[in-house]
Formats: sequence, structure tokens, C-alpha cells
Amino acid sequence: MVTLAEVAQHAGVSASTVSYVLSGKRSISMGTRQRVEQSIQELGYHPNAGARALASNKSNIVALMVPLRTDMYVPVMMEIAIAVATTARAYGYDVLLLTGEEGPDAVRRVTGSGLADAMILMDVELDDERLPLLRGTDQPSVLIGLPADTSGLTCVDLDFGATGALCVEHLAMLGHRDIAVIGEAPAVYERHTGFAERTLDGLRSRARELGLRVLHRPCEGGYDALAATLARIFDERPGTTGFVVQNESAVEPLLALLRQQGRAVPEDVSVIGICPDQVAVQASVRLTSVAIPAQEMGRRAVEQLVAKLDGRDTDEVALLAPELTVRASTGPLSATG
Amino acid sequence: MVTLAEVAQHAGVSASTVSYVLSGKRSISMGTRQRVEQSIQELGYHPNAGARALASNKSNIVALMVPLRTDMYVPVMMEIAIAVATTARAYGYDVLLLTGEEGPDAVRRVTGSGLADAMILMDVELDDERLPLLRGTDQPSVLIGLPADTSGLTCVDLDFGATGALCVEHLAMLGHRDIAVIGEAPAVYERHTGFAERTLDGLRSRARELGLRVLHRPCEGGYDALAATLARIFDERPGTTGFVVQNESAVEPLLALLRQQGRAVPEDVSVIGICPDQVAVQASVRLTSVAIPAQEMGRRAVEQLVAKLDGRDTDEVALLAPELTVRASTGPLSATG
DNA sequence: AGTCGTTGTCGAAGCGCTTCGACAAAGTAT
DNA sequence: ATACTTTGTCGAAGCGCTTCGACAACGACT
Repeated sequence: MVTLAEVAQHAGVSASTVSYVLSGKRSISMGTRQRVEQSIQELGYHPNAGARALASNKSNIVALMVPLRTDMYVPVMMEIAIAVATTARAYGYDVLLLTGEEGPDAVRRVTGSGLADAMILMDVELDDERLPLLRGTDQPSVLIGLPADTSGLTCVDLDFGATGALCVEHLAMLGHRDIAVIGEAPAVYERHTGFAERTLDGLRSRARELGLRVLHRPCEGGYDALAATLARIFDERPGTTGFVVQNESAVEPLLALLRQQGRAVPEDVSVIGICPDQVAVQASVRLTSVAIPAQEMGRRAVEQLVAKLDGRDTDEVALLAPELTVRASTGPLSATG
Repeated sequence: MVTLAEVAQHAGVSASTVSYVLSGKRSISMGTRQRVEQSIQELGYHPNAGARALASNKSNIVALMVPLRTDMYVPVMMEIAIAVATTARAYGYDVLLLTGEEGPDAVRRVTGSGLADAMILMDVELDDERLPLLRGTDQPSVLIGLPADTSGLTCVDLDFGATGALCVEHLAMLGHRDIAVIGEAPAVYERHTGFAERTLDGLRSRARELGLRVLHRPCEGGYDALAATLARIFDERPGTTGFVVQNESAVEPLLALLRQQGRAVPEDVSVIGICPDQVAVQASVRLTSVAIPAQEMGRRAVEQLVAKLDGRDTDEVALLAPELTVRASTGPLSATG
């Protein structure tokens, strides 16, 4: 391993000078800078991360806590994670991957050991047990997702309330009166993951304003589960003509089953997805959808974090505005509907 | 921040004693050990990662390099990543997430800076540009995937050759003679990702032995792409009755299109998927499949790495045996076929 | 009783870096 | 020319830990 001292000797300067060349924290004459940089090149020097962390008290690492469970939105999680990693690198940070498994202990460990300078938490529950720890430490953090109480926290998320409202508005505009929501798996609601409930709230309150009726059913992915759910929906509300699907793995089964039952999309029934664009585009009927801006979320989270680390002020809560893309799965309610 | 010295003072011992309690590298009397542990508890001490790394010359971090592109098998990648993180934690290591973006530079950076003690590389290409670097350093590494030349490297992967052969055998046994392979997107073959080619090789050579005919077509995911591909297949080989699909996002479109064309699965046509079990189970026809053991791969990679770090010998190449699970999408060729 | 391991503890050195204060050398204002 | 600032460099201290050698204290052998 090449050390700072060796570079210094090779360049004929002191160690501190090399350090200042690297950090730019003091001015260095052109000649010296060039000689040092040359030596760094020639010797193939890389600063030792541990020594740097020890001396400067910063690790240049941000921790990213991803959910352990993979019961939902895996591609979204992955996309966020990759966006976080990519953006972080652009700001000179590396990313430490933590799974939710360790829970609050991971927060304590990382905070206490100085392993990371800051944290990003995904899959935040409404009343997440990690939050008190974050509030009680001076380690900067950003949540991707929205807990019930955001005081003292910085959050980035899609505005799921507005997303729900947007879906209703689109369906209402097309003349639909009875709407069914195919939701995430029951487990997602049971652990009070915010986004699912917020979507529902936004959707319901806008529906009330516009005079639509809403029936919500959580649903596991796959054909069998969806077949059962769909049967119950049409049983209870035979006049249902609009669907909002917030569950990637229910999209295709829903389209298939509707087709099978002789209900044409979009002539008889309209379907809106809340899902990444890729899913919407690849479906058997190109899906009208509200996109989940995974990359944007990851990027914004890192930017907020970097701002905090640089001592700049940041938004408390940054909600991204939803955008609805009309494709082939929604249309005006026909007269016979 | 609580330091070792403070713990030592609180417990009435020297710093080195506390260190030895923590590491267990020298024997400590019961009484002392207990007093120290008590102090650690009371003060809420966490060893400083940077100082530890500097003094011991090991970071207890392994780097995981995931592909930046998300054009294939995203859930598999995610599952591997999570398995790596979970297993690594069990061995006391944290995981640093690197994207393929930086390419070989990331290897140099991590190796040179002592940021990580070891690396795991995913999405290895047959002639990967990162390999010379790995061979030229004494930093332990494990590849998930198989390059063309494995000398001096440790690799973990599913035995895709055997996987291809297994698919052919199953179809042959059922009486099928003409087989079509729906492959990954052309880009995957173009960058010479090993697994796709190896599947094909294994499949073709076994087919030759058994006297089956094989037609291979790369294919993007989604309905439109698959519709075109399928048309060409039946055009060229109208008698095709067996399908092997190595592309998650082609499974559902294939099943839908076959249904639409009046070809019953499995009565007229048999379909085998090479995909995670979850995909196979959630498909509209429960899919006979060879599973991609993502978790197992991640776990094994970490275990190999830890073995190397502990100075134990490891396998050069660990190929996991494929397992075929018969479900509802394959059956004997009917007399009329 | 004297010698020899053991066992448990300590002090000190050192890992490679950052950063502070000191200080020549050079430039600027008087 | 003198005093004063600015610029560029250096030496030394110190970040918190691990680890080596030293060495009391103690029981186990002759």
C-alpha cells in the first residue's frame, strides 16, 4: 500500500502539503501541486479510507436501509437503490447496504460506530420504531416514504394522496361512477405502510367530492387471489366500471380475467395502474397509469442528505407531484355501461 | 462519542484490556470481563469503525458490485443482493453497494483505499474487463456468474449448461421433438453475459444427443416483441410444441398469446420457464420451471468470501445443480400434435 | 524452597491521515 | 526602506483503536 508519506517523499514535500493538495483546503502553488499530482499518479496512490475517517471524523459513506421483505414493488426498490448509489457517487459518497432485518439496532450500530455519515431509510411505516432513534441523534437522515409524524424529519415521497385523487378524477371525467381499488397485499396494510393508506385516503376523499363510490380490496398478487377478489367485487358492486390497481403483480391477472369474463378494456371497463412506467407499457393492454418515480425519489433523497451534510437547510417534506399518463386502458363509459 | 479509553476508565482497567475483551484474542478473567461488559452497556459504547479499520487493517466490509442496467432479472438481482447483505451480517460484515457504472475504476478505488476487505461481482461478462484487476490484486473476490476463463478466480453460479440440458430432457421425455427457446433481449447476448450462452450450449448439445430440433430466438420483454417473435417461430417451425423461456417478462405474454391462438397449455404445447419460483407460481398457468436460486447464490458467494478471508481454501467454481419442478405447463405430446 | 510455566493485565508504539499553529518568503502599502 | 499582510509550506499533535512485549502473580513441579 502506498501512503501519503511516500507520496510526499517522492514529490519532495511534506505530508501535510500532499494532504492539502488532495483536499484543496489551503492554497498550493502551481508547481508544487503538479509535482504532487504527478507523484500520486506514478505511485498509484489511494488515500486509506480508515485513516481518513479517523482523522477527519467523516466516512464519506451513507447507509441505505432497504426492506428485507420482498412482498412488493421489488423493481421499484431496486431502482431507488441504484439511483441512490449512482447519485451518492456523484457527490463523492459510497453507499452501505443495510437490510431492514436488524431493525433499530442497525441505526444504533451505524450511528454509534461512525461507519456512515448519514442514513436513508426506505419502506417507512406510519409509526416506525426507528424514528425515535433518528430524532435522538444528530446524524442526518432522509426517509423515502412518509411516517405519521414527520416533525424533525426529512422525507421524500411520491404524493400518494394526490395520486389517488388523480386516478379518481380521471375516471370521473370519463363518466365512471363505481370504482374498485385493487390494493396491496393485506400484510402491507397491516404493518401500516404509509403509501397504501395515503393513496386510499386521497382517492376516497376526492371520490366523495365528486360523488363516486369506492370499494377497496387488498389483494395478494397472482391469478388465484385476484380471481377471488374480483368475484367478490362484482358480487358486491355489479356496476363497477373503473379499476385502480396498486399492486404490480395484480395488473396482468386483472386484465386477463376481465378479458376472460368478456369485459372489454377500455370499452366496458377502465383500468388505471399505480406502477412504474415499464410495467404499464409491458402489460397486455397498454396501461393508463400514474408512474412511481423511483429514480427521482432516490436522487432527491441523496440530494437532501448531501444538503444536510453540507449544513444547508432542507425541506422537511418533499412530495413529488404525480403524473398520469393516458394509455389504452381507460376510456369513456359507454352508454350501455 | 464514547471511546475505548472512557470505557476502560469507567471499568477501572486499561484500554488494551477492553480491546481484548472485545476481540477475545487474549484470555481475560471472569471478573474483569464482566466489569468491562457492564461498562460498555452503561456507556452505550460502539467501537469506531475508522479507528478499527486503521489499526487492524481490515474494514469488515465487503463490496457488492451490482449491474447498473436493469434490463433483466431485476428481482433476481435484488434477491441476491439481499441474501448477500443478510449473510454478510451474520458473519460480521457490512456490505458496500457499488454499481457497475464505475466499472474497473470502482475495483481500483475500493482495493486501493482499503474501503472493503473483499468484493463480490455480479453480472459478469464472459470477458469482463474487471477480471485482470482482480487477478492482479491480493484482495479476495467472488464472482456470481461465470466468465470464459475462471483461472485464479472463485465463482458461484447456477449450472446453466445443466439447466438447458434438463429442460430438453424433460420435453424429450414427454415426446416433444421441436423446441423453441425464447431468450433474453438481444443486448444480453451482445455483451456476452455468460449464463445466456451457457444455457443455450447445454440445451443444444443435449438436444443433439436426443435428436430434438432447437430454434433459438432472443426477445425483448412485453407483448408486442413476443408476438413478433412467436409468429416467426411458428412460421419457421410450425411443428414446434415445446418452449423454453429464459426471460421473465416474456412468460406471461407467451402464455396469453398461445391461449389466444387456440393452442392449449399443456395439451398442445408445453412451456418450461427458467425463472424464480415466484414467477412460475404466479403465472396464469402454473409454470413448470427450473428455479434460479438467487438466495442460495448470494449466500454461497458470501460463504466463499468469508472462507477466503479466514485463509481457508475454497472451491474455484461452485456450480449449483438445477432443479426442475413440474407444474401445470408441461405434459405429454398428444397424438394429434 | 526454588524454579518454571501459565494466566491476566498493562504501557507504549503505531496504523495513515487531517488540521492547527508557526513561519519563511514574497508582495503591498506607507 | 520599514512595517504589515498574504501566500505557501512545514512540523507536530492527535483521531481511537489493535497489538506486541513486559511483567506481576500464582500455582505446579522438582
